[in-house]
Amino acid sequence: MQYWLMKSEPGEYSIDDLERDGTEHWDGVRNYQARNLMRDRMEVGDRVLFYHSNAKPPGVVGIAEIASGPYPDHTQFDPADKHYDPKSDPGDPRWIMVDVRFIEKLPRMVPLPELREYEELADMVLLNRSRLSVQPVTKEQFEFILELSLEPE
DNA sequence: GCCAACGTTGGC
DNA sequence: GCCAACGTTGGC
Repeated sequence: MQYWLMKSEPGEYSIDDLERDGTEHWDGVRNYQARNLMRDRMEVGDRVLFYHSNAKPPGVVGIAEIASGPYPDHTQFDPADKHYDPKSDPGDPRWIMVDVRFIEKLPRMVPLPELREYEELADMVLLNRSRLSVQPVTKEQFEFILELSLEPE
């Protein structure tokens, strides 16, 4: 089993939306590095830290799991969609997505400034100037954050 | 709203 | 292949 962190702006798609939907496709990824991780490395059953970006405050809010292999992201072919990519060839789609299934909301949201306080998390991609919207985390980092969410701040 | 960091594009 | 210009992300 592998572990990931996936970012979403709560105004676009929040952990509450995922809780309501149960399973949803993770469309709109338009970064090659993030795409390659989803396409080449993710496996069904992998665990995901659901992160709210551009939030007040930003932070980890829940747990999800990968629920499908990669398949073409239909929004790349929709001119009305904000993630439309006119350069993508329908015969050889450039962008893919996976399905993500809700597991739980954390007992307590763990905000970004708190994550920065712990040496155990210092190597997280999130904390090192990365803008990757899909990024790997270690088992240790994943479990550490779960434990933080069990404690009052 | 600002802006630093970083990714992408495209001319050469 | 270099790199300037431009666009996006996302914290603050």
